[in-house]
Amino acid sequence: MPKAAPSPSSDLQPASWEREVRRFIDAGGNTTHAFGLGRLIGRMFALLYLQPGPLSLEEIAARLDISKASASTTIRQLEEWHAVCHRPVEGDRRDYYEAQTDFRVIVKQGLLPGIRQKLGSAGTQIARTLDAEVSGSGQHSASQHPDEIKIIRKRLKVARDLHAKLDGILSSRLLDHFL
Amino acid sequence: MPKAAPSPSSDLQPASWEREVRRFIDAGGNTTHAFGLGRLIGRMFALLYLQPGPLSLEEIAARLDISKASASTTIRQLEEWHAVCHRPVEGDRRDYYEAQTDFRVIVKQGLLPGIRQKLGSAGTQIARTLDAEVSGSGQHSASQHPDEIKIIRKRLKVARDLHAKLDGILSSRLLDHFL
DNA sequence: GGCATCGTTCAGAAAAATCTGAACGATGAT
DNA sequence: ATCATCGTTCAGATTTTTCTGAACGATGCC
Repeated sequence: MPKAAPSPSSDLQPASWEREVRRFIDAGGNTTHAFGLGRLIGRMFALLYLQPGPLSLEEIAARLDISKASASTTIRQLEEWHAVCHRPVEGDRRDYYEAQTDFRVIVKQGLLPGIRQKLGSAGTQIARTLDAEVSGSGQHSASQHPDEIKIIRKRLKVARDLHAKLDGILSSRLLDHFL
Repeated sequence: MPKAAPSPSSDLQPASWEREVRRFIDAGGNTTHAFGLGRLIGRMFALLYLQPGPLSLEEIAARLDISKASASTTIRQLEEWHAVCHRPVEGDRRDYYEAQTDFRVIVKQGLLPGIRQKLGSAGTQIARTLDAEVSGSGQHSASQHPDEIKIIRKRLKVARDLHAKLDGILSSRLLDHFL
């Protein structure tokens, strides 16, 4: 193999396509980053999504210009999100990965559970605070009138109910309809 | 005023309530942070949400143990999200703020527009890449078969359609039903 | 077995996000 | 007009997050 270029596929037309792919990848990274998921996870998924066939870990790292270490940890995240499939290739010991192209799978098995988990701890704390509020009614500071205590309790209940409703929606199959 | 404690309200019962409020505040911060919104914004909203009356900027800073500068920038963010109301108090030049307790307002005017904006740039890039793909069909690297080009185009279209559908849902009043 | 290559882990480096103190303009009180 | 106080801004410091190179165990090949 006389090829030494970092790009695995030999391109006759350096063209704008490669540049566009790079843009696409970065846009993916910015998107996931905007939602608090880190930039690499989006960049990597974008790369795999535009890749018709599976890619090895090293190729991924080369394409994204990151270390093998980062590629390893990030691909694991993508697997947790069900956004990527591990695809064994015969006669090759290396790990090959392919993008999950059915977004319903990603949403239902990755996104929604992830969101639910994040909301979960919030809900736990709301319940806990509400409990402390109710059981220790006389424990508030002297400056707080009974009216104010009532307001607080009301608000906590509203928060609790909202959380419960949200969690219900996210865990039900209601959203399937829209995807 | 003989009081020197950092806590603005004189509490007769140091009690578990103050501690619980602190927990609540931190949980709020962790939640917003988990969704990529920074920790302070959640802490500050949590504080105001448990506060029956409006708080001045300086009180907020003191309660959260942050500088006035941070309080200023964060409250502005909360305002953009419509999560907080500026409430003028007579005979007091200072700015007082109150939590928006109607979550529907926050979701419709803060959350959803914010999400749409973030998705927007992603959608723009998808369209752009799809355009580059279609118009420059012959520009791909030599290693890519016509089949592969077809796959890529298909995927980009799927992504575009998904984005369009999502954006439609988010901009419609469809979600009102659930809140 | 011996060797080469793969993926993973982790301490430390590099980068990015966040926070702050000081300086400033604005506003109202005296 | 003078002064005190408020909110804002921004360069620099601090903290947090992210990334990497080196070391390692595992796995397949010879």
